[in-house]
Amino acid sequence: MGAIRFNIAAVERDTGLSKDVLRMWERRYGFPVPDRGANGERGYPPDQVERLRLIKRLMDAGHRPGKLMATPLAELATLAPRRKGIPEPAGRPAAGELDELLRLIKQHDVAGYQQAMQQRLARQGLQRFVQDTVAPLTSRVGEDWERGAFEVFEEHLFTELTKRLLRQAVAALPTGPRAPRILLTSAPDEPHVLGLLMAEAMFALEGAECIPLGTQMPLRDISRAALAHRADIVALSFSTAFPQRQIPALLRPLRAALPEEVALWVGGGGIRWVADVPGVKRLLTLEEATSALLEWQAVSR
Amino acid sequence: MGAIRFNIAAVERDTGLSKDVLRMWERRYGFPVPDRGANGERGYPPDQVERLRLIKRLMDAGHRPGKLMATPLAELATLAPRRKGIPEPAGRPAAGELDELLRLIKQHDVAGYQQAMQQRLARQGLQRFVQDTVAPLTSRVGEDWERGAFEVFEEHLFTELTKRLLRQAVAALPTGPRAPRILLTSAPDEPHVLGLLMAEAMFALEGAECIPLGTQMPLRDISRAALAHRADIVALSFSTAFPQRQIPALLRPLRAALPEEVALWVGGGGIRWVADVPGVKRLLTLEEATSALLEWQAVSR
DNA sequence: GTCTAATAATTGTCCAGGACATATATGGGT
DNA sequence: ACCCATATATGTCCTGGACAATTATTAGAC
Repeated sequence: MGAIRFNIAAVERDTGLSKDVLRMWERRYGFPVPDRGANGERGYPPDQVERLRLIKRLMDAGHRPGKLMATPLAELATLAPRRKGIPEPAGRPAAGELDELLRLIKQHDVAGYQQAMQQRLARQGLQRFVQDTVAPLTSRVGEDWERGAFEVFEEHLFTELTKRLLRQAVAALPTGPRAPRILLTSAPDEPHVLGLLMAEAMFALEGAECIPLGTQMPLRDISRAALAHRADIVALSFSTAFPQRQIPALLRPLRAALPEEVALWVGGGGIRWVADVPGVKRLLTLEEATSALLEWQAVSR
Repeated sequence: MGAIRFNIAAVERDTGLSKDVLRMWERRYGFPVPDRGANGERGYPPDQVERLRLIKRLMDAGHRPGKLMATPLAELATLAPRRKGIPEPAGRPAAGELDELLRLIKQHDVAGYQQAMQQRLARQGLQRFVQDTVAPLTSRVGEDWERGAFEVFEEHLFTELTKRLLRQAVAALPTGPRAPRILLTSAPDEPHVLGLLMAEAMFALEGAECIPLGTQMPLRDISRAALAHRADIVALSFSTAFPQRQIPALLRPLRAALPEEVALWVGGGGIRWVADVPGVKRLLTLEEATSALLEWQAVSR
């Protein structure tokens, strides 16, 4: 019986649940109950890891662990998102067109997806493409992901291909010294980059000079980078997956470390229900981001 | 005295040292010694965090923690890499040209760097550009990084701008159904993407169909993706920063999970001193990657 | 002297069980 | 229906111990 077992570190990696949480759940709820290795180390069987992934997904969708642990497996699979839904933008494009794009991803049709998106980009222009195609598509992928309708690798493929399209489109815009200078990055535990790229596209379209620093920048380096690049604005993106309660605690010291004259803007799905932080501008939508930029340009003229 | 303090989770994020390690070092070596908050929680002052970052960097360069803890701060700053150096490729291009590119990054000259790289790409063609410019440049950045000659945000800027250049160049290549189908990704704890992009460029140049899945793919999803995309080859990249001892333990189950007829290729600086794993092809250089591909195409014809 | 193998030191990861802060739910009053 | 106070649920941190894995050192063989 060469039964495969995962140690607690591997489970932490695969599920995103910390070692502390895994041990605590075992203590409190009696699940998971891993085997024990020679030395009392936990060894998780694959089916428990699978179930933990499912539970994690449902928790991200708003369910509470206590209930989930007590729910039989068969029922778990049927649960729907419980979080207060994101208010749907009114003038959303026909969902049918998005479905077609999603279908291409789920069929793993790389060339077909790229071609369909290129066509939309050409037809809509970059601004409408970002607002009416990429943004709602990303939301849909996020929702489907929460419902378990996407495999990990399908979500990765979507992200990778969409990233490439956006980067390519942004690269085609005129460059050169312009105003304001906007430094774009994300917090240390935030690896998601699509929101950042959408913001970059919108800012670049309005004539800002964007300095893309990728994701996961330590806080101290964000302020150093702002100085080094003489940035006017630092823009951070938080995805819905980011632990929201940590955001204010993270923004306050950052705001304090930045020179007063450097603006700090934050956006992304993760900030929707986060309290305001003094000196930090929350941008709930891409439209808001654009108008904030126009305002900046008007004031500083 | 509103002295800033970091909790242990923040220090883990910022330094990459696990909570367990931070507590263990405190117990064993007497450093770091954080203050304690109201409830006995550790609160690390900024200078200790700074020192921990330095120590981490020196450890990645081959130093042992026991010595480092006992070394006075002034001396720490002077330590050089201790690891056995990477054997220099013989026909390396004039270092002077690379220095010029590095200088542009260190001056935070976004436009200048992009322009210089674009010129080199146009002059050398994609294949030579990757082999003679991007690859040695990445190595140089890695070395300078270990020496502490780069800020975090400078390294991020380099990575981001270089990624964009490569992606753009790859996108310009002809596409369509070709052979073999190569799935490109990296292991769960490996976020570095440049090596993967260089490999993609080389493979695409020789007529392979590349399916880029981004980085950090859970193992079970790698094999699922290989099936879904009917891949002929799965290519993984490991950077030098990846804990090398974990690599064989990671490759063996992956190899077992993949269908026999799907090849598994690994490359990147991280595999240089890793033992061979049966059924896994190690590609130590980009040239080797190209010839492996040509061989595959010859055999399968 | 140089190589190899055995031994010792070093270092990271895991464990148990307890304490506490904070987030979320629940009930009562208006 | 709304708001506040209390209770419950949940995650993070703590201490101190054990052990496995890696790396260095020593002893012996050639």
